[in-house]
Amino acid sequence: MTPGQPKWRRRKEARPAEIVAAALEVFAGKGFAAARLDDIAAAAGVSKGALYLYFETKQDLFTAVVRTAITPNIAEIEAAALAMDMPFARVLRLLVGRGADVLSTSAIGGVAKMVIAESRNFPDLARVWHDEVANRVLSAIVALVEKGQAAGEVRPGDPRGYAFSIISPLLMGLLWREVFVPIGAAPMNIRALAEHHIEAVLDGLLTEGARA
Amino acid sequence: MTPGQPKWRRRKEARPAEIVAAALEVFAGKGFAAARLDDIAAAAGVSKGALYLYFETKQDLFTAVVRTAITPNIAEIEAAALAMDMPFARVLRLLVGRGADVLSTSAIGGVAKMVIAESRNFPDLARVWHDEVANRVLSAIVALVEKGQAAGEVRPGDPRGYAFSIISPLLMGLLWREVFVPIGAAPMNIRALAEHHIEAVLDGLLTEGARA
DNA sequence: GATAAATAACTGACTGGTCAGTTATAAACG
DNA sequence: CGTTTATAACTGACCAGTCAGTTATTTATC
Repeated sequence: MTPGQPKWRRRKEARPAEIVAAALEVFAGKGFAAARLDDIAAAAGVSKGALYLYFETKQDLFTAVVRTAITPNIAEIEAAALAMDMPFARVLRLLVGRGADVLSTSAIGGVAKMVIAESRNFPDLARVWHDEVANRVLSAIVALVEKGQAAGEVRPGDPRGYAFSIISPLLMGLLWREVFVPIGAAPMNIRALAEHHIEAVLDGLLTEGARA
Repeated sequence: MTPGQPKWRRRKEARPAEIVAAALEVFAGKGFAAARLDDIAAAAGVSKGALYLYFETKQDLFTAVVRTAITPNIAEIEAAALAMDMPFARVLRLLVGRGADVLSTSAIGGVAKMVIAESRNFPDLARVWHDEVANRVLSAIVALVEKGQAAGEVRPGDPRGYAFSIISPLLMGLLWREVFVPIGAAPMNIRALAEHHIEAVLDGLLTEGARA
């Protein structure tokens, strides 16, 4: 037809990232088992065989997707948590706002869904998620709470429990959006939810002396 | 071998419940796609063919599992929420304690995991879960919050947002247990988490006048 | 700087195993 | 002995993973 246009190009550098991006979309949409490698290949604009030039197995590809999706943003928030030299409430508002934005923007929702779903079949993946995401975020908040307690701003009590109280609504909002909004439920404004929640929970966490 | 023992018995009444129970276990453990009908049949003590005497397809069986696992307990909590004629804080403590027990005991965790995972592939199921579980529980808490606001016990603000703040840590605790404890993470005491959380959030939700 | 040879990226048809669903047959029961 | 309940062998579709062949690109040669 058009002899000037080659059927394909050699793009060794760009392929892996493109394949992972395509795989993220398909995996997040249909889940690991229901995702067809042919679909992923088509979405990435390559043949199925090309997938195997860059990834050994379907599980390998899945692992790469998760690792790619999680690493960024975490370290940033983590570092920011303790560096800030402000009152507890102010730091928390800033961090939760930033966290809500990350959750709203990134593909973390779809990836989290997959990890929850496949945790039994992919223990390694669940461990990666635990060590590199869940525990890190939780620990950062725990450290923040402990700092607040040391300063007399936060009431005494298990910091880990408080950390749970702080972040859980954000994650539930995320899951709500992933699961129910496609079904036709009212859309979820995670940012607004986060801001509303943080005010409610702050008045509980702050001691009398730290209240405005 | 033992000619006195029949190879099998006709138990038309008992089979469906047994099959659903077996399916719940296998589905919850491995997810929908990875669950083999042979495994479910073996766990139920029947042949695969027998499954098809009671359920049309694998999806049918999956639907039955979800419907069976969700119905009980919900109505009970729902009714209790508004019937109680006590201060808001007291009702909430009782309800959340009861809810934590239900979450700890029942198989809701495994089912929730499945619904999250397969929401894209089973929109009908996600809708059932939304209408009959998520929204009902949330609405019950919303009604409770509104009642508390009307009585001047709860500070003003979006009741739905507060409901999210109240229940989310319970559900996150549940997911944490489902996903990370099998991986070797520290076990999760949902009851303790719930009690700790409710105190933290109550001091935020209560107006000055309603504080102890 | 044109042409040919060599290399490596990529394709797509194929296969071997798996598994949801079917059916021929048999055992229980009244 | 007729009907219902159950089994177990069977089938056909599906799909992850393979590989022999094709094509873009690079390197060597004149």
